Order: sequence, then C-alpha cells, then structure tokens
Amino acid sequence: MSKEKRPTIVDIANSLQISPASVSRALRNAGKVGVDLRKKILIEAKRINYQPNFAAKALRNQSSQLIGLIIPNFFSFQIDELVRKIQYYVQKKHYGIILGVTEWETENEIEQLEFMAEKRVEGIIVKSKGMHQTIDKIQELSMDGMRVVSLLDKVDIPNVSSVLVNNAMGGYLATKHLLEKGHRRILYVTYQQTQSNEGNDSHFSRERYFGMLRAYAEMNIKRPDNLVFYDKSTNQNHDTEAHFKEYISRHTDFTAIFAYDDQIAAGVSRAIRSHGYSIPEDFSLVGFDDSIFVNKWSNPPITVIKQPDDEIACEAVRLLVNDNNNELPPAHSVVINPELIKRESVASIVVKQP
Amino acid sequence: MSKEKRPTIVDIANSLQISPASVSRALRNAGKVGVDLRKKILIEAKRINYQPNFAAKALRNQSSQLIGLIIPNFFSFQIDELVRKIQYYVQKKHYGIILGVTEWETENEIEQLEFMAEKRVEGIIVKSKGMHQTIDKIQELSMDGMRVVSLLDKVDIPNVSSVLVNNAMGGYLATKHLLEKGHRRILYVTYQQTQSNEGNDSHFSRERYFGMLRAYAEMNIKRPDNLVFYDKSTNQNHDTEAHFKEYISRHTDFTAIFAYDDQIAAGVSRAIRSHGYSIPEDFSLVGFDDSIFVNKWSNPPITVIKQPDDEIACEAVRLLVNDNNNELPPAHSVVINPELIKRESVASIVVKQP
DNA sequence: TTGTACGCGTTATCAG
DNA sequence: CTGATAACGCGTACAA
Repeated sequence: MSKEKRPTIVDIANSLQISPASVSRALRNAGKVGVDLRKKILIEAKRINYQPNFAAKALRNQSSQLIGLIIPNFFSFQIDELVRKIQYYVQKKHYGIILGVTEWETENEIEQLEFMAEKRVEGIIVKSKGMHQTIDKIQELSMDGMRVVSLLDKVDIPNVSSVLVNNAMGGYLATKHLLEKGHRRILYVTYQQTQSNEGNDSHFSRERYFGMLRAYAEMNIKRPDNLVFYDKSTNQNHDTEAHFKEYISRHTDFTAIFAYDDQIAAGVSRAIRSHGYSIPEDFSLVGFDDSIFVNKWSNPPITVIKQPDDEIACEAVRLLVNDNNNELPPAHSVVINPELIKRESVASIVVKQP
Repeated sequence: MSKEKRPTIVDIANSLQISPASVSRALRNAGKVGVDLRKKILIEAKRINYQPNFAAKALRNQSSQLIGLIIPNFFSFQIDELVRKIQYYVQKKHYGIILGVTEWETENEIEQLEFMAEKRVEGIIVKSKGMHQTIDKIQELSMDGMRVVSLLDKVDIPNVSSVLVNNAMGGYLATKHLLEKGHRRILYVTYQQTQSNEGNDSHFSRERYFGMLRAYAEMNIKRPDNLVFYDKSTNQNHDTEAHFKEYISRHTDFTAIFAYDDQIAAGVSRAIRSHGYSIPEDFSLVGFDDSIFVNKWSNPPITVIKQPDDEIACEAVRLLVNDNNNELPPAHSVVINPELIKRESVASIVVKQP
C-alpha cells in the first residue's frame, strides 16, 4: 500500500488532457496560465492530493531548500530558544533545517559540517567551540561556495557571516545595574583561560570584563583590585560549585557577583547557598545568557543579561535564505545588543563601604 | 565564486575517458568494476573533490534519506538526550533528520506533519500531545504510506509504531524503593485530569499509579487513602509550586512524594523548601524522566525513574531506517523498561508510623 | 496562452 | 567487466 506512486504533475496533466508545463506554471503562479485552466488544475491537484516532489525540484532548481544547523547541545545558554526560533523563521520561507549536535567536540563539528555539505544544504548555521580545525573546515566549505553563518562567534573568514552579541555592552549593563544599586565590590567569575582553551570564551570573557571596567569608569568609581575569580571548569567538565565553595570559604570581600554565564551563575548560586548565605540578602548575582537553567528553574529568579534570541535567529536566517527572488545580502557580521532582565537576585545596599 | 558547477560523475567519466555508469558503480561499490579502474576513479574523485548530488540520488532512488523529527520543545523530560541520540543513530545510517518544534500546540503538530510529508521524508518520529486532531493527521499520512513512529505515546493506528516506556513499572520501582526505605505514606502528585486534557498524560498517570498500588500490594502493605494530589498545571502553564505550597500548608501527613514527572518534582521541591522543610530530611522525593532540570541542576540531586533514552532512540530509528537492504520491520510497538536512578532525595525512615 | 522538448545528476537495465 | 540508454519529476527556453 505504500508502493503506489505518488501523483505527479504529469498525472494531473493527463487527467485534464493538457500539458505538464501548464500544470507546473499553474501550481507555482509562474508564467501565464488562463484563469479557468488554472482553476481546473488546482482542483484536480487537490483531488488527487498532489504533493510536489521535493527531490525533483531540488535537482532541477539546484537548491535543496534545506539549511544545516549545527549546535553543541540543547542546554548551553539560550540555545533551545534559538533553535526554536531559527526553525520558525526557516520554515516560514518553506525551508527545512537539518540538525547536527556536536557536544562541543571539534571532531564532531567537522563531521557535521561535512555531512551538511554532502546533503547539499544551501547554508549552514553553526555554533562551534571555535577551535582552528573547525574554522579551517568552515573556510574550506566557504571557498567551495557554501554560505556559513557563525552563531555568537566571531569568525574572521571572508564570506563567512557572524551574528554576534555585544559582549562589552553586556558586561557594562550588568555592572552599571549593580553599581546603581550601591554595590562597589563586584566579583567577576569567569572561566580560567588556558592554552588549551583557545576558543571564543576567552575573547568574550575579556570583552565582558572591559564592559565592566567601562561602567566603573563612567561612574567615576575606582574598581577594587583582585575581584576576579577564575573558575577552572570547562564546557565538558563543569565544577563551578566545588571551585567556588573553596573560594568563598576564604574570601567574602564582595557584595555582588557578575557571572560570565549562567552555568557559572548556577554553580555560584549553589555554592553560596551551601555555605548558609542567601541571594540576594548576602550577595547579589547577575548571570549572562538567560538559559533555561535560569529562566525556568533558578530560585530566586536570577537577574541576567539576555542575548535577544529572536533577533539573533532572524538575522542568522536572513543571512542564509533570501526572501523572494531578492539577492542574498553579502556576507557580513551583525552585532546585536543584549539587554538586562531584572529579576530577584540583586538587592540594593545603602552603605557597606568600609 | 559560488556559481561554478559542482563536479559530477560525468566530469569524472570525461576526464578518465570512461562511462558515467562505471564511475557510479565504483563510487558505490556496486556492481562489477575492475580493480585498477576503480582505483583510478576514486583518485580522480578525490582530486576534483567530488560530492554526490543528494537531490539527484533522491530523485533517482525515490528516497530522500531524510527523516522528520517532531518534538514539543527541548526541555520536557529527557528530550534533549533523545534528540541527540536519535540524530546519532540516524546519521550513522547516512540519513539526516529534519526538525520541527511544536510547543505542545496541536495546530503546530499538524503543520509540522504536513511539512515533513511535503519534504518527502522517509519516516517521521513524533512526540505529540496526543490530541485526536493530530492522531487523525498521523493516520492520514500513514494511509498514504508514510512510516510514523510515535515517541512515548501509545497510538492505536495500524501501521504506526510506538516506542513506549513501561509506566506501571516506573511507578512500581519508585514506590518499591520508597517502601523499602521505610516510607508508608507516599503522596502521589500528578496532573489533574480534565476533559480538555485528553492527552497521554492521563493514561500514563494512571499507569504509574497502578504500578504504585502493585508495589504496596506485593509487600502486603495497605496503602493509606487520600494520598494523591492533583496539580492543576498544564504543559502550557506550569504552576506546581504555587499549587503545592497551598496544599502543603494544610497537609503534611506523608513522608515521601512520588512525582508524576520532573516538572512536578521541581515545583514540589521548591514549594517544600519555601516552607522551610528540606529534602530528604523532612520529605523524600522521587521524580520521573530524568530531564535536564533534574540531572544538571537540582539540589539535592533527585532520585528518579529514568526512561532509557539510548534504547528508545535506537528503537525509534530502527523502526524507520533499514540497516542495509534488509526489509524494514513491520510496524509494531516496543515497550522499554525504565530504571531507578538513586540519588540523594530519598532518606530512610525507621519508625514514623503513628 | 499553451505545448514541446530537453536537462538537472544519478542509477538500473540491458547489451556487448 | 564496461558502456549506452532510459527514466526519476520538474521547470523553462522556445516554438506554436
């Protein structure tokens, strides 16, 4: 029962005693077709439940109507929202997304890129760890004519686009908010930067820190020294809680914490609580990303810097899929400004300066 | 630069002065090709960086090498792991998955099903809310010859497969564990069942409860009455915490809680803590699903019934994609046994029976 | 406005 | 073992 051929435009043409060409034209509103003829065609198409053959279209048009989406997993930053929105925008243009998951493994990233190329997707949206092997592969594909958009990673390859968030502004907004609430001693908790960790987190971490410094400078406040804690966690091995427990048992000379990302914020939050302190009474906390960890579970709800996922998704798709017959925009980078989402993890302090 | 035609088997054939047919055979290890000729072909293919044209293959073979995956979101139960594993198994067979996200909206479910059909995927794996409109659409596709696997939902349509978890066994394992730890008054917290909520959760909830009763019966313990709390939350509107706060302010005549799923467990956990109680000292808690909420964030780590995602993914894919030239297995249902993951949310109690 | 004929890249079939 | 040919379903010059 599954073997009977699906109906084609030829079938429609035959039952109506007309040519397949007219059917093709009618079905796509292309070329000239008589009004009544088109009507008959549409009716017949519906009657026999005609479905265009995707492969034939793709072959004929040299276009797969597919774009690849390569992501590390589903819980880092707000990636679930991004995927959902990307899927939405892509499908709105009658494209499909084919998915690859890499677990932050460079090897998998390369494998996925190759897989997408084989499947002849028309473009690839990729969030990678940013190691040079992956970048090389992206460059290779790009030179073969593949359009690539790097998600939230700056990639310096001609013809490769990026959709970025203004990290410095994120750091700035978080810090300014804390300063305005009266905090002066704000601890920055971020990943330790090692040779092996040459990925984008290092750059981003520095950028966010620059933003922090700018906020202090702008308010003419001198930022105290030694208020950075480098967490030795990695993407693969997350142990912020333990590291920070150790730290807080010896240092409590801060009133607020700005966490590099939500995973760190989560670990910090747990460490703080396990020491009998609470948020925001004892320490205020600002996270970064607004991942589901934070926005669906954290207690109390954590104030965060949010990367606007709708805009990111929309831009990424716009860079890959053209709207009508318009030309695609040339490859370029888009920088999107993050915003501060105030929740309940930041308290005002009146005077706490010694 | 992106416009130069990709090389084809004809290009290879021409530069080698042979026929395209031989190239095709050589590239696929199909049919008979001389050893040295094959070698030359492979070398030339590599040289010009030949990539098979997916659309042409699909058209010729009447097979898109694509399967559709329709899911509600990325954080319900262990869906992120499921997607990752499904993607893994699918790609191992050189298939791709194309993704649809529904947000538990019946309307979106139907739209996605139609989209997948248009894209001519060879099979669809779908996790739906289970409303009849969706079921009808699945049936329609199925009658058109589409293979469909329902993920974690029983669907009574001939030719549609299901991969299910033994819910009764889940309830049984959770309860048995609690009983063995000395608990007798175990509160079951589950969703309220309304007319509008005719989806699968109702069935599953009952099945898990039957498993619970069986555990009591098997140990010859009479289960106390009135130990079920119906949470009025829905998939769209999750408010377990508030509901349960209200409940616990008036009832504390239980020592342990078995939550229908992790979202409920999460809400219950927060409600308990906000009342000044702690887990497991005051109440023990067992969740269901092992979603990322629980396994990556909860504090303390919550003991759960886990649906073995690797096995589920593997079965789902096996039902859709044949290994070599083997025939696909006929549509049928697979029931997989869940397991108990012991963590830190269950304490022993010695004597607490009044 | 409509029809004819060809090609997109691949593979199955059949002939040599 | 290898080559020629047709066909998969659709879109589009070109002709009518």
